[in-house]
Amino acid sequence: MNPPYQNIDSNFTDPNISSPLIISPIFKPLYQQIKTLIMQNLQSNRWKSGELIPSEIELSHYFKVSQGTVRKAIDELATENILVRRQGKGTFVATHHERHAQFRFLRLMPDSGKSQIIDKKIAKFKRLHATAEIASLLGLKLVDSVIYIRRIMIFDNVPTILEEIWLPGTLFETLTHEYLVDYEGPIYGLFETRFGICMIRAVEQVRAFIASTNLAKLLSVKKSSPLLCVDRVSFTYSDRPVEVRRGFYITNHHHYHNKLS
Amino acid sequence: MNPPYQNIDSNFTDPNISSPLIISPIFKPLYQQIKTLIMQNLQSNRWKSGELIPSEIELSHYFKVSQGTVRKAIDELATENILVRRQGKGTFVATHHERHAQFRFLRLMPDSGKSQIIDKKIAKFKRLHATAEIASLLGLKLVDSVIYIRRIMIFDNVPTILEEIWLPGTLFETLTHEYLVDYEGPIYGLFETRFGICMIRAVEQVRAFIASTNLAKLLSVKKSSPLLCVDRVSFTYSDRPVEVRRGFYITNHHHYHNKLS
DNA sequence: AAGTGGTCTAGACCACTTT
DNA sequence: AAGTGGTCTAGACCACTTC
Repeated sequence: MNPPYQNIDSNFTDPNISSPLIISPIFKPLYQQIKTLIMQNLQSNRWKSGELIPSEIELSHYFKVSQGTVRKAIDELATENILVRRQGKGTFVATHHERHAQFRFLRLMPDSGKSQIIDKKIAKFKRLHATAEIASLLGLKLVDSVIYIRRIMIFDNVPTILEEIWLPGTLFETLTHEYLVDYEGPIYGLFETRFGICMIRAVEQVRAFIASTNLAKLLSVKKSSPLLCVDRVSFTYSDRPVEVRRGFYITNHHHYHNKLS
Repeated sequence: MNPPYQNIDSNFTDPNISSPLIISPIFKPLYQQIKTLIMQNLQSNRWKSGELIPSEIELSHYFKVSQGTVRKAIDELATENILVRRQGKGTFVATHHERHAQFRFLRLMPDSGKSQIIDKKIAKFKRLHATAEIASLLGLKLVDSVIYIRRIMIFDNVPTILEEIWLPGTLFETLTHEYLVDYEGPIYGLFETRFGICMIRAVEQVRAFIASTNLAKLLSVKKSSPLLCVDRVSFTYSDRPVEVRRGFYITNHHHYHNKLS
């Protein structure tokens, strides 16, 4: 049986869990259909951040395809940093809890190359109505509620980044100031663990910027110092925007690092 | 025959061309050995930019492995943008001649999103001795000759980038001012076509910068305007550095764009 | 010993391009 | 029709982890 781009007839239901599932896509290679199905299971939080997903063999039985086809789907998701394969153990949903993950999206590196101690200070936490710009970026309406966070990142005891963060209020209903202050580690880890929201990609726009009086005070630099202004929009599955961020970076002893290929 | 990580016994010689070739690596998966072998053929300019490489079947005969193993090697090189597969035609060495390629390494985008007319003006072309810093970055000695280029990039008739470029003199022996002025299209295309040098990756460091009097004049902005200072080192095969570049970007109507994942 | 992902093979057929 | 890459299968064995 080797049909031209048939559709998976999957009413794939994991026998251990009973929850609704999955529509078959149309006329794409099988491995891409399987990729989509796996993504849908991630999106619906059926498989959560850090969890083990079914083995290749199991999935190939569920989907009624060969192991090689499942493998190709997982291979691509692994190179996209959405899944992580571990030989002998299984395939896991990627997480961002580890120290290492601190720098997945943060591109500011010390010129010295040395690692550094990172502190965070929450300067503000508010719920307010979305401005037109934020609403548009987050795909919200003007009346919708937004969480606004302002924080300062301190590298080796030197304030280095001032960051403003906007989040959709409904997605982070239970998020509070205390919650943020108490949490150790990367904030994206918090989003995953407590709110089941996983950022899978982001886009950034970087511009040169002259520090205003107010900004200079907050970052303890002279007025009119040069700063990087870094605007970021982060997306979860299905390209849904779930965070807007603006950072002001001091680049006297750091640089924004980027690999091109 | 399905041995544990044997070595390819390849004395692979393309019957059509007679040139020396190829050392066998040790105890790595076959497909990685093949990846290395292919890279060596690119590095030695046996297969040149834009050219068709042998088909998967041919390569699998040369290397005495299955087509699937060659396929896996090529798959990875294709996702690294080093090779390009074209169904029905074959596999080609990636090029950077097309318009599109103008933006492979240039991350400055107009805020408007519209495409724009790009002009270039060569402001300086000199041969000189490497400074300590440039020599170190390019892996040269202090006595070695370096080409220094200064040019201005003009987007829609507005000067927007001032760029300084340093190249190893010996690699670009025949490069002249006229050569550069006359050449249309991306400079990396010129390097590939005329000098057989292909940049496969680069790293950039971005910092905020205040325009000096001199720089402001060259870019037609006010003194003390904020600029991005973008330092780039580009590498060819085997991680050999072959270009150092410093760009000053005006970000009043443009931004440095970056995708994170 | 059993289960997982990792590598490799051999063969089939599909989709696309060129002759 | 012939040649290329693209998809899919089935099966073997290796390397690693856990029991």
